[in-house]
Amino acid sequence: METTKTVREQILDHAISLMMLRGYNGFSYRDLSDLVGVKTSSIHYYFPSKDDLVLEAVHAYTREVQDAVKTIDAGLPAEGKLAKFAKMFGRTLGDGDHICLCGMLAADIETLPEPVRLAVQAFFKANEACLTQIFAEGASDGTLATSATPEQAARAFFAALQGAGLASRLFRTKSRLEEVEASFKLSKQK
Amino acid sequence: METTKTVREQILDHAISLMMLRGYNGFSYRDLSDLVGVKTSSIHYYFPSKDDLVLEAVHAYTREVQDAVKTIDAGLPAEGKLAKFAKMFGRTLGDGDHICLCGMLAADIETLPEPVRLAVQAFFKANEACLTQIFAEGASDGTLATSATPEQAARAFFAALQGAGLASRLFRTKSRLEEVEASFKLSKQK
DNA sequence: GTCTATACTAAGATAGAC
DNA sequence: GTCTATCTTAGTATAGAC
Repeated sequence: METTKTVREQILDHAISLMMLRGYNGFSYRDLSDLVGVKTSSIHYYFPSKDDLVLEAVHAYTREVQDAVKTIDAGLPAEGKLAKFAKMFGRTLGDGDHICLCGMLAADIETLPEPVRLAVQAFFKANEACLTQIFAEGASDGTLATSATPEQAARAFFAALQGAGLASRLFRTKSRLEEVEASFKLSKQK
Repeated sequence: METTKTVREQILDHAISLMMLRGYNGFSYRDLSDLVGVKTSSIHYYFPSKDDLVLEAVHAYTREVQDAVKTIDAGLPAEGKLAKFAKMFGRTLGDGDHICLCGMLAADIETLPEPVRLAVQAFFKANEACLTQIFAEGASDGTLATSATPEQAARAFFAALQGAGLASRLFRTKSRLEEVEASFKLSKQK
């Protein structure tokens, strides 16, 4: 029962993976050509320009991540939801040499056109909105820190996850995401 | 009394600035040529390869940042030191369209040679070591959160600063660094 | 929809004159 | 130390045959 992917989907998947690894300016149509097995001119057929390709990549990635976030059990305590969110964020990164696509593109943003900036902003906003709710709950049930507003805490936490992704890969370790989680909880971890 | 900079210094300064803006793969010797006013072949005279250039840039940048960090008043309470550190981190970023050189290179790390990775790791370690001491003090004087160990908190905080730098620029705002600071303090901000 | 062929531009780098 | 000139490769992109 294998659902064979179209060439278009393969291109998009590999483009996302390559950008998570090397960034927008660190991969080429030739790389995609080698991976997918079609000529670069064929890739231009699906995605006329590289800008078109990134934009679609961000949309697809955002959808994917948001679908995963939605599966977080609403019955969990805030602390548990936060842990789940952090774990899922780590899992989308694969073997350890990839970072979040939108974190990467945020680094490359000054070389990208405005529509891409807006799409990456939308990704951040969606995740921060989800986290804001978790921190608001955490303030009520007393499991999460309250020194900042839920909005501030959510943005700081998401920034910390992005930064921890960078550092994890830099040091070739996996532990940095968990440290972030521990730092935003009120009770000491065992 | 103006100390005229050598061509070599100008190249290095502009290289650092360009990388903080567009990343390693987003600038060229031609860009530097235009900015400094010498031909690209002259730049190769000082820095034979682009790898040589980045490596020296990281060293110079690390020295610069560490010198600034050392000026933090030892008499300050931990909370105050943390605020100073965050403020200084923000100030090295300039107008708002630059991010930390080593945060940027951490994003580009998979396209860079091992010596650069080690140098960027050293930058992270030095800053995290400084922050570890601040968080240890903060645990004693009761101004900073203690849900994680000082080492964990330091790494999480530094990651949050890096992530906040990315987000600040993405959204063209400046407030995100302060939110990070607020989230790591125990007492509510006024 | 995929190919060959081909622009065109840019990139990193080197040789050798001045 | 800086230049001109050149090399080589790679990059995005397009035209047109199949």
